[in-house]
Amino acid sequence: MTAHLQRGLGVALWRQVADGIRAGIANGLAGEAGRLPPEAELAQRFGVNRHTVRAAISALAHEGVLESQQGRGTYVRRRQRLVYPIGERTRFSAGLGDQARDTSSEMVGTAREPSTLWVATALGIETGKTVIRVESLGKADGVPVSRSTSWFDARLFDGIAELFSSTGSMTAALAGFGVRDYRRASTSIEARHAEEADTRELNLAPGAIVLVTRAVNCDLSGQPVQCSVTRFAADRVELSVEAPAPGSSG
Amino acid sequence: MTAHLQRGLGVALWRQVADGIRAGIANGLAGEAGRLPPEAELAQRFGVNRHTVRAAISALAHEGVLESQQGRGTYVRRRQRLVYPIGERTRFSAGLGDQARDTSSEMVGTAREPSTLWVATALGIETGKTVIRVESLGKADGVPVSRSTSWFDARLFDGIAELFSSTGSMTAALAGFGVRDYRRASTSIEARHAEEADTRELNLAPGAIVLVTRAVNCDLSGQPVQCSVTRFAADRVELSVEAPAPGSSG
DNA sequence: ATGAATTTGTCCGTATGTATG
DNA sequence: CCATACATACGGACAAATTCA
Repeated sequence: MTAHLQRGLGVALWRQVADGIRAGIANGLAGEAGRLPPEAELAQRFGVNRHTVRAAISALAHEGVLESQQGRGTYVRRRQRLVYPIGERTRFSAGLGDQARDTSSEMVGTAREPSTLWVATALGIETGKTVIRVESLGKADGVPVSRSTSWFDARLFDGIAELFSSTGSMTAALAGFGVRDYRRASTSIEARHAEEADTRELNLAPGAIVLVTRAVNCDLSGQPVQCSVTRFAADRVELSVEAPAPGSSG
Repeated sequence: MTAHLQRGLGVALWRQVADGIRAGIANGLAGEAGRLPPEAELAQRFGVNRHTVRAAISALAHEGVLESQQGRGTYVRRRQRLVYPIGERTRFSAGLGDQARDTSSEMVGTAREPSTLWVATALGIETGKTVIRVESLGKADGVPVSRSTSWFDARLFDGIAELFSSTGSMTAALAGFGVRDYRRASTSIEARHAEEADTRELNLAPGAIVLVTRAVNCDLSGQPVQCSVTRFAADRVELSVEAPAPGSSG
């Protein structure tokens, strides 16, 4: 479990240790009590000086992950990665509902624009036809975990941005347009380093990892109603692909 | 487009620039010819010294993303990611079959060991019962793309390692034990920075990203037959979740 | 073919950040 | 707190390879 740290690859040791502690917490490093091992033990475990561990803990405390108290120890404020399901019936709040006290999905912007090749293909319309773009931010317990960009056919969903903004729910917004249920048709997943926009919008450190999903959602008749690109903070969530019950089509 | 870089975050400027260049390439920074702007221009664009840009380019060249030639310029080595399907009927070679000339899956080790909590839970046996662990390496056109660790109930699949080793196919190996077909029951996906083992086994550069999937495969009756942890080189593959035809269970 | 312009490669020195003990 | 060693970042100057008028 002792991560192999290296000097000279552009990431300071204290930040590698910080990432290691964050990952370790998900694997029970802090135990049931949520209490981190003493700095000296962490220093030995990571093979670095205690000063370096202190710098790492200081950074994590500043991020809100840890909380140090003189004489008592260092305690974890957020436990483990959230598990985000990407099965065919994905709903943001429903999926995270039992893992966080407070989940929210708020709109942070919208626009009408001509569709790009990918969006048009996904929605089954001609390239360049007007689509509605909706930008939203998903939070769990106040911490940003996902940043989505969704597109809708402007001819069919005029006003959906306002509806989503007022309800804070994509399911409710789609229901307002007669879409009673929808399913995820396909999802592609890739991982990359955080760009400047990611560090700003998801509150990430440079060099952090972002999981990117590209999805198409269809109504019950199989007609595409929405496509989206979502960026997740990889250190805060893991994705879970839920399979349907055995015996269905392949 | 000018990313605003910051000092003192524990991430070296040259690494932030490297991430910026990598992101920029995806947005057409290198143009049609795949040629990067001159170092001096990049330096001005990122607001850093040319030496810092050179350090970033050097790192990307070491990763295999870029290639510099004195007097000529710096060029992008265009390699598009392989799409790896993780639907319910995933097969390594079948999934990649049309994207690479030559795909192979070779066994690189095996052992009998007591099952850990996760493996036992996944396979539906008691913790500590003996399981067979099979280590394998997946390649496409000679380049390693995935590194899997699989576990089987030793009571049911004694000798499967030898069968997999000789056939090079997990499907064939399972068929030898009467498993005519199998389906993926669940998959969790997370992303993290490459550890030392990853850089060695998948031939990655330090700081690269690894996609980790944890999966359970069941036979047609729903009985678990195999569980596995697979590490993918995130810069060589993207995962694709294939949905079944609409109308199945949810 | 020659020379100028362009672009990458290498050297110097110096200041600051990081890591150890 | 201190001292020491190494990594990072900057600035300038020049060499080497390529391109093109």
